[in-house]
Amino acid sequence: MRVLLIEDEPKLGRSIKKGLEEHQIEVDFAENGLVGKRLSQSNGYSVIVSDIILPGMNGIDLTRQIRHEGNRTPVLLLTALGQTDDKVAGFDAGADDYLTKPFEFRELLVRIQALARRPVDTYQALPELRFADTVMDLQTHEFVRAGRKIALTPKEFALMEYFLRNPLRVISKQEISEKVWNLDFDTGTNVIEVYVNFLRKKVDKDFDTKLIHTQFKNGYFLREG
Amino acid sequence: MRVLLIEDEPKLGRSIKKGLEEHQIEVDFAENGLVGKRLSQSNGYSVIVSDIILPGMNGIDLTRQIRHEGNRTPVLLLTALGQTDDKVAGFDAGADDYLTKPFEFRELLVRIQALARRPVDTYQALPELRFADTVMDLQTHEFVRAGRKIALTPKEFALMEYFLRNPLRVISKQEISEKVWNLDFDTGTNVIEVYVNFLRKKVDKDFDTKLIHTQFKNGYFLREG
DNA sequence: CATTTTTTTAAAAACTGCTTAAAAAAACCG
DNA sequence: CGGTTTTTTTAAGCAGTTTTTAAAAAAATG
Repeated sequence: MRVLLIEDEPKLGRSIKKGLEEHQIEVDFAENGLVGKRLSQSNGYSVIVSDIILPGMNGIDLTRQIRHEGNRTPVLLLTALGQTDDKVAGFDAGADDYLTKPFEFRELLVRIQALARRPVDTYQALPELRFADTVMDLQTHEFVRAGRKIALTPKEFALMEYFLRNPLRVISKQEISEKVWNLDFDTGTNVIEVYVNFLRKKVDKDFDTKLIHTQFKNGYFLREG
Repeated sequence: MRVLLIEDEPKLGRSIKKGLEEHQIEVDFAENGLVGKRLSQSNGYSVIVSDIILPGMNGIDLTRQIRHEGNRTPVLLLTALGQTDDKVAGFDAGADDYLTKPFEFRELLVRIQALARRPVDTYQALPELRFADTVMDLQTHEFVRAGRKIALTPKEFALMEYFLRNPLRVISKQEISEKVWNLDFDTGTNVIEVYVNFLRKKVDKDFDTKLIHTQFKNGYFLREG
């Protein structure tokens, strides 16, 4: 099991991380909200544990944003004593559980395990992905940028979906080849370049801020501007 | 017994789900009205329990819509204290019972079991399906668009009925093959295309706004225009 | 500036869905 | 029953779209 821990107090963070690792739980540890958010997008975590009060971005906004991106990973928020408003706001934002500081480590462990056990509720998943001013409806296969509907062919849609599911991360052609085309070997083709070009024409060409960027030698990544 | 639970407050929802499951009741849990409605169409539930205040679509509209689609599954609505208007509106829409929050879990359980025990025939199912300017009478097998009666053969009727029971959703040929033709394997035929063509000639050809749309590679869906 | 990598363009190939026509099966009816 | 009509299924060709290939042009790197 992998857990993302976002906690700005180094001492508490390290101690939680150590405790979890003793129970065979892999832990990625971020000390501020922005880094935490980026990590949450890329890697497959079973649970995200986040303090509410954080530099960069607080735990509630973080929860709201990752939910907005279609990420349904269970979120457990750590709140200071008696912050009932925070609790409510946290649940509103899409958090799944909370724990009031100070807490016993045993209780945190039990709650994390409970959240991880929860079946990934495929129904509850928001059937859309968002990034910048784009919305992708996974149900109707509609794709919209800045209110304008853009028709994508199935392959274009699949590629764009992969980008949207991995924003702000450099994605190698190798990876696209495997994940979008299901090719396990190099066919010495340039389909990917061609399709990135197709997407750029449809998604970026008529707009000022480009979303699809190239990192020479390494791959492509999604970013605003 | 299977119950569909639609509740946007995660904590309450989870606790109800847990409680019911301890009594050997299977629970599908949706956190918003739209997802709940979609689930209500597909799966065979004994009872639907829905909060009234929901994101996406409120419990009363949800009840009205599923009744409109001919679904007569008993519906129990959860209302906040003293919302008498809601109660009335809920019953009007076709709900079968309500429960005022806060409530004891034991009472909810008893009411669900009571609804599930009720013989199906006591609910007066609306014997028609409607979409846009069409009405399908399931009793007489009449189909009308814009006041004009359209004669459909049995298979055409069955296919159109399936479309009407799943509006605004993309339906794959695979699914049609299973649900309308009862084929569990691919017979490598094009009957479905042929029948969609039949329907289009009868249902869409003489009208400006088309109802039956194709989504390349994915299937068909019903939508106005 | 030479080399490598990426982008662009164009055209071929493959595929999907639509249409039409005819055959097969089922329902109807005197 | 036997013939007729209606409904359902099969088959084949076509039209349009999508995907892939290939090669030239452009851009980036050191």
